[in-house]
Amino acid sequence: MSRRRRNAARESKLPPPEDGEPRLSRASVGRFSLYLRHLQQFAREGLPTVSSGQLGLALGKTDVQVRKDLAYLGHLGQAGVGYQVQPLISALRHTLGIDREWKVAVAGVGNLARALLRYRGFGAQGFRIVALFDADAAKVGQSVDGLAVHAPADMTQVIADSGAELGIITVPSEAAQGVAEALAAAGIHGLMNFAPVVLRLPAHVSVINVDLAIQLEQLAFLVHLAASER
Amino acid sequence: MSRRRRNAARESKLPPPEDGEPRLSRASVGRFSLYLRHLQQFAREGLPTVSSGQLGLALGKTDVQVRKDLAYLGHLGQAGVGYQVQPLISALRHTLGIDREWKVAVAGVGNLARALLRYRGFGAQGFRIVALFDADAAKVGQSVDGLAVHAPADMTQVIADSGAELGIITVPSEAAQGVAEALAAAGIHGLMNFAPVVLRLPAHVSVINVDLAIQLEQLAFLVHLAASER
DNA sequence: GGATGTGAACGACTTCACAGCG
DNA sequence: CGCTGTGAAGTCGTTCACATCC
Repeated sequence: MSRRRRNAARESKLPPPEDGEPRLSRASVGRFSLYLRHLQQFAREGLPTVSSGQLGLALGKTDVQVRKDLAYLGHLGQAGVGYQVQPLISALRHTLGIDREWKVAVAGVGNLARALLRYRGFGAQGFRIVALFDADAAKVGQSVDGLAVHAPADMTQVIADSGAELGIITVPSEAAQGVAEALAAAGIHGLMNFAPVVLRLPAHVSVINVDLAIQLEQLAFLVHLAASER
Repeated sequence: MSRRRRNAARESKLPPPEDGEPRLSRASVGRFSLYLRHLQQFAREGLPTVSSGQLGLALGKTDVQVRKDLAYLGHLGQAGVGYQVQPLISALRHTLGIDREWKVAVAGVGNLARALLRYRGFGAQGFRIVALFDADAAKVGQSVDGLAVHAPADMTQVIADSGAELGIITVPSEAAQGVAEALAAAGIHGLMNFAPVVLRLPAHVSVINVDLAIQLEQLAFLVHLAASER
């Protein structure tokens, strides 16, 4: 391999080094969603404020880590009191970019797609599935949970009309790369990929891979490890 | 919060520091499954050996990182040649603890469970779903993909008979903690949890959380970030 | 007292640079 | 040469210790 050639994955750079301050880390962002989840729970319970210790306890993180993470959002905490729940929720949603609705297209209408359609968690966070695609002619034209299934050939048109910006790929592995390219070409900016393949796409398309077999393997490893230590 | 009290999550410790050598890192383990996936692909294509550069390229990692990770498995590489695919696959499967069959029970028979049942990726890696549970009396007794749906009350018996060691939770959030405890009490050692809650379980039960809304939020963040940089 | 915010120490992970082998 | 393996350096992330504020 030629020296000094960077063949590593383009990883979407985090924020511009910016002027000089707290520096948003990728690890923190990964926890923001989790904080948000629990804060929403606290809000439902009517708590007006929460301390870094309480939040950390609910999540299995230390109080210091919670404070370090939250520090990025600005000085939202009050010494001796804690953080006000509602402003913190707003700040997190703003930083994550989910203080608005995101429209989502789903390619591949199988059981997984059906499960996603009925999953309340998406809607609760502002995600709305607005378009379905499937290559199976028998499925095209059908309606699933009130949404019409479209043919891949109509993708560009349907995506444009629906305003979808994100895509979820639940097609078989073999078809995933092609479908991903089609979605990208149709103007989708981010893809959640359930197919166990590494997608190759232009740099302006973000991808999150959700490989369930890999997750299960990691679980097996943990159990295997625990067993071998006993 | 009292000083010096460790309220952080119990994270399953990695290997004992061991005698003196390569030290398996959590990050490496997270990539092992990915390596395995691609090696299996290379094997299907009939490649006898593969270099760290090739593997890295296929995965978006650097060649050095691949070598560092693989070094833990022992001296499997041949200088000037690369790694033999089959021995490497065996070593990875052995280290991950998946060089055998793992039996899995699924609690909550909805669309997601159905999708998992039909997902070929599990079987391909040696996972076999052997038991289904659902609290809905209307579903109990039914058969899904040839598997009977059992009542939660029969959990201990059915788990014991089936030999399941891992569990997948696809029940609604409210029910997740209770179901998790029941599965743990029935002898399950590891749980893959799809419900968006943090499960509290005895330390000997490993948990992997798969929160799809969080994943989608992370995707939205990436897209949001990319857009704000343009 | 009870909390936040943060430099500094520490540790984990990645990348560099290069020795060594086939 | 091409490619592996690995100390050393560098970067990123977490934890500690403590100043500070209500």
